[in-house]
Amino acid sequence: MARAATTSDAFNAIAEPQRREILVLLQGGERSVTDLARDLGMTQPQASKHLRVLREVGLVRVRGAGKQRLYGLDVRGLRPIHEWVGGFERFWSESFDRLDEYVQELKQARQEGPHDGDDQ
Amino acid sequence: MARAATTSDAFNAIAEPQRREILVLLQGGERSVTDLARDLGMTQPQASKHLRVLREVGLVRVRGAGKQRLYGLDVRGLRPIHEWVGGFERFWSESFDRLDEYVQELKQARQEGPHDGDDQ
DNA sequence: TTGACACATTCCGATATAGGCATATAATGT
DNA sequence: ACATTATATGCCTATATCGGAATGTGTCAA
Repeated sequence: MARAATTSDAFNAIAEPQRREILVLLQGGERSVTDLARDLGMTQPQASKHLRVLREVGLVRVRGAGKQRLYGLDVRGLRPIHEWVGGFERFWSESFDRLDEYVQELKQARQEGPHDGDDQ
Repeated sequence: MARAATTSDAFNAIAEPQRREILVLLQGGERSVTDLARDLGMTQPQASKHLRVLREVGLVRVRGAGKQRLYGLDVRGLRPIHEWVGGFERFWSESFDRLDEYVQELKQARQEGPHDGDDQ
């Protein structure tokens, strides 16, 4: 088998950096395809394809406005990701604590004076 | 071009559901490869490959223990994801935002003393 | 050394991607 | 009807994936 489709999941959809940039830009409000393509330095077909993926996973919605198509955020699709990552929140503080411990150890080592073989 | 490597990014690494399951399981503490494979219903080589990806992006660390290799979480790699998704928090739910605003208004109103027309 | 166990790595095949480019569709104005 | 603008889609190639099976590497014990 190959990798799961980019359209199978919000996780897969946002794995692509340009699609994340699109979503960030859309935080400022609805945008047309050409606008997005220009501001992100990509071609119009690229933007259209990325937007198609984002739409298929429900991260953006479209609205016809004359000959333009305005894309806007539909952030509900990001909730699964936020919830999944949020399940690890309590471990971050632990690693921060460990970072603190490490810093303390460094300070202490510096006070005790340099040893041989301390680097690498 | 093809899709970005799964090892290029934490975003790409966790796009795979089985790798997310591994990380969730590791919340309970260090685990051996065979343990993970058995509990997640995958073969040992599959587990090894997924763990390699997770290790290359810095989401897990290994520790040799006899003939076993114990894998443990290194959640610092998840921070970029949490921060990115967190940037959308205020868009998730208008009702949540309004609830927050409402709470803020309540606090402020309590300090200033009750007025007419503070709601809506 | 041999055997047993835990784990990593390889080769294979099928599949889906992202980019580039051309072209099709759609809506508007004249 | 036609031209113009905005967007979508199709074709192509190179590449990286995941799964499966086999095999390689490493560690311990007798």
